[in-house]
Amino acid sequence: MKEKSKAGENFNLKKESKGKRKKAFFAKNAKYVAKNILGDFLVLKRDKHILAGRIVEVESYLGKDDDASHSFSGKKTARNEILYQEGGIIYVYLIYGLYWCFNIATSPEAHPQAVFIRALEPVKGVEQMKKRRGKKIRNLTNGPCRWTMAFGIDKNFLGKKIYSGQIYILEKKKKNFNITETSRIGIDYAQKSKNLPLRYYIEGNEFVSKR
DNA sequence: CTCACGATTAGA
DNA sequence: CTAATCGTGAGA
Repeated sequence: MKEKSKAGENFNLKKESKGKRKKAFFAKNAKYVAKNILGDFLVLKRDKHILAGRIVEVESYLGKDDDASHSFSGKKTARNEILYQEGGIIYVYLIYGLYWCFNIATSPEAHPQAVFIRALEPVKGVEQMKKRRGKKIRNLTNGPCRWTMAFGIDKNFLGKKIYSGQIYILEKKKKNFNITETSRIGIDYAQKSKNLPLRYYIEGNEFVSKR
């Protein structure tokens, strides 16, 4: 099924969604949360503007048994300790000294799993996103650190709740798409888990990140 | 204290 | 293909 782009302003978020994802949803395991937020809308309110994107590509990180995870083998540091808190807490970190990666901690407390949001399809606030990135729509949000740039995500979001008034996820009513599963990107150092099918994306969607 | 390096991107 | 750029974390 070929996905039609909804990028632009002719989009009614409330009409398209069932409502906010609540705290309890994020207490599920990372695979479940990752698959189920595909097609949902990530909404951010800032400076009286609403930015929103449809979640089209995600990865799950499974914690203690996953050598690609920051919390592999129970490793706990100042940076990642937030993963050990209850599900629904936002985990952002700086990569290559340049970009911010955005994750949502999932699972009950002490179970340090996470969902990594890799790409969005812009649906609201496109002009604001362009202001931040100065690119054509096609390249605004089609990568893990591209969409965080477009949305202005940085360390200020570390530890915030994903079911808050400022940033939240709206559940998509009808999920009429196929999900493709592949191995995760950029984790070849993880000998044990690099080939696990923990990356999920909406089949045919043009905003899925490129290799 | 030192220092290697990364769940990436943009550009040649 | 490589440079960019810096907080983090492991080790001395």
